Amino acid sequence: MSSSSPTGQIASAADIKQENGMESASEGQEAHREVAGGAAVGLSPPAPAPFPLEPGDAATAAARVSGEEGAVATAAAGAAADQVQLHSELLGRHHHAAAAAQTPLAFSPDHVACVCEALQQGGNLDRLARFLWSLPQSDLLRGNESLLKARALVAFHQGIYPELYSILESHSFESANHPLLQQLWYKARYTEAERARGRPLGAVDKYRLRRKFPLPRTIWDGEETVYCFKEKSRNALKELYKQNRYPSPAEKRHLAKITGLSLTQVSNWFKNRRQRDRNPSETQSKSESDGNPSTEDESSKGHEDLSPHPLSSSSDGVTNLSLSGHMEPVYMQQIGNAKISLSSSGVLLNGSLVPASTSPVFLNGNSFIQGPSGVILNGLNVGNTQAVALNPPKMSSNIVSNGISMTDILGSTSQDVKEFKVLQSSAANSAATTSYSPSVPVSFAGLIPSTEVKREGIQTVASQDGGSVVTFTTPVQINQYGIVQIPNSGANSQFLNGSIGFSSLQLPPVSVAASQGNISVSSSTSDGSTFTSESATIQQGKVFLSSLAPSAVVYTVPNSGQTIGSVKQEGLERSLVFSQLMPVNQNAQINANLSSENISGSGLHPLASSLVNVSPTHSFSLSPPTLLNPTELNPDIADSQPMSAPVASKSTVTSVSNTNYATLQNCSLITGQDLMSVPMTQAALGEIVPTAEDQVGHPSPAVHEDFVREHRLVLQSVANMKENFLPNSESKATSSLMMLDSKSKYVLDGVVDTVCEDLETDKKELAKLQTVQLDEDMQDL
DNA sequence: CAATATGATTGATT
DNA sequence: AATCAATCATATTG
Repeated sequence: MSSSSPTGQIASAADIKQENGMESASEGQEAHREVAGGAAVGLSPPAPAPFPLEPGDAATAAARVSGEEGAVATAAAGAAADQVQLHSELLGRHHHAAAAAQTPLAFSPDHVACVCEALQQGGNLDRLARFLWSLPQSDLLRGNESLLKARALVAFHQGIYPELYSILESHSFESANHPLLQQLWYKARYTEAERARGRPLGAVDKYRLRRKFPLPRTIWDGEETVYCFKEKSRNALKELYKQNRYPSPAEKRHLAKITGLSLTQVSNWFKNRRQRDRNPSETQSKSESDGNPSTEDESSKGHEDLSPHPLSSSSDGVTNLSLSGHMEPVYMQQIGNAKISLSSSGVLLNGSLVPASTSPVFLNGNSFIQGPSGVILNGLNVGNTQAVALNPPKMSSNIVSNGISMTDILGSTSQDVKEFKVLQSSAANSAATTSYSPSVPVSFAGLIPSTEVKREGIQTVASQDGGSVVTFTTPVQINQYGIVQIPNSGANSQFLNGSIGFSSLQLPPVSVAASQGNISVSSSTSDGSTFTSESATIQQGKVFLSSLAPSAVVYTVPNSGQTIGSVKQEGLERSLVFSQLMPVNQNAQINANLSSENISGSGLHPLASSLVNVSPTHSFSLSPPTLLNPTELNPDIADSQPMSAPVASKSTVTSVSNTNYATLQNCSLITGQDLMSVPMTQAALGEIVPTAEDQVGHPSPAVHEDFVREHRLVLQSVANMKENFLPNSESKATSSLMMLDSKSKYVLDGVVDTVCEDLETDKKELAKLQTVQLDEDMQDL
């Protein structure tokens, strides 16, 4: 879908290339299309309508109203006038009562919007202007987005810039319209400056103007774009590059999807990067990989190497693998016994590092979702906090988790960062922390590479439970990634989770030694940091690993065939496995308790308490807000505590994403037991104990009866989202959304109050998801 | 304006 | 078809 090639874009924009060049692209890929469609500017002729205009279409369009330019647009081109008429007719038949009542002459808002869209797309600005003229005040005032957009276009067309600016600043537009409106904004500025100066502007002049007149947040999600690519896309690319310089086509596609870039762009990026890495000599100042290209090549094989890397990732590639000379500023913070360092893009989970960034990944049935800016795991939230907003409109979102939230803020601003900074804060800290990159919304990078970790010898041994014990000699495999993307708006959306059951992931190779039924996994340390080891419990063939770290996580490794969706090991690249989502969160909570008690020493503790628990309401959760700072948990202390806390069964989390894109609501992702083939409930489960001891390899008993059963994630975009935000399948802009959609259907689905769902629903959703996913995977293959 | 960074393009090679 | 090296042209920075 997102295949539009840059070439094509350029071609269409050929005429303006001279002046626009990359610039046009700078707004983001999406921009191109919009521009190309160019109704606005009238640069290029409208594409032929793919489908004839029919009453049905009109109706449909009307129904969809705002948001969807694509369809309407196309249809409209030549037939704007007809369409208008058509609309008139339609109005006659069914218009909304309200509208009709008030202003007989008026079109219903939907129709007006539709007509506006049609005219806009058709590039028929004069007509659009006249149409607007004809509308009664009441309609004009209605604040309909399409109408506003139309007005903006007209204002631009007529050179009434002040009005244009006013319109753009006065209403928070949907992200889908941002590219177009951004173009208007800048073009208007350029034009004004040009007139004032009497001669055409140069690139630098334009650049200055852009700096001088930053886009209002009403038409910009805050995502920084540098050299045409959004930061997050760039980060995603870098991430993958670190893992593999030569991504497979599938990986590229995946990346393209994630980043919203075209395949060609992705390929070009890699190509350029490799080239520049190779010969630093030329203008290249720095090499991304310090010259150790070779290491990469083998991405396939040793992941060991790679795993560490992620941490060191730096933005511009600086630090490649080895920390070597640079000390890049990776800041690590110690949490509990583990040190976690987050790189801008890398995320740590359970002590494991996850390189990826942008997209959430599901591993072994566990999912971790990463938002644009944040990741949430096991109650552990790791995220970048969003940056603070520059603009007022932006909302600051906070991350709240029941568990620990780690906020990581990166300033991934492109530049300086060669060093990126990672800040990590435990939740407690985080509160304060967030301030970091103001302007930059958080970028998420993105991808999860397909690193394939292979699961190599796994042995199963019978355990007392009858379960089998699994031993991983080597790295545990992580399968691929799944992707959920949360489009985000931008910037900052956060997540939430209380206890969403995202369970953990483990990235780094982990070795597990089995011991009586319990396995302790020690993760190999990644980079210099040591992670916490994790404990695993195996039940019925499944292994649950719980990380000790802050919040313990349990996860399953699908060995047994039973799992619903088995994880794929190698085949599909994108396979997601939802199969087992086990939500196990409690640990986190439990820990909390422990922590509180135990932690005496840790100073952080107090802070932690301050954290908020997201779902107070339902909370079954333990009374105290269970937040732990990783730090708090001291291994020592921890061990003895048995945990038994029933965990909250439902956690509702709400996050607000500010801007735009979509509203994700109700994601019922994980349901507990049902979903998993693996019974969470298994008696055995009770045992998962995240205590420190486990790490050591001692089994410690704890019983959790209730796991979280429902996890709902609700993301609401602050802005009003429309359900249709998934409009054109074509536009790149959308692509991301689309992706979202497909990949994480569940996410989008309904908007429901989180609270009230049943497990059943969840199950269904999941099922759906799985299905979808599989299909997609198949396709990819 | 100079220097540098970066995406894209081109032509040759494998 | 993918990669590479060279080269453009713009973007961004100082």
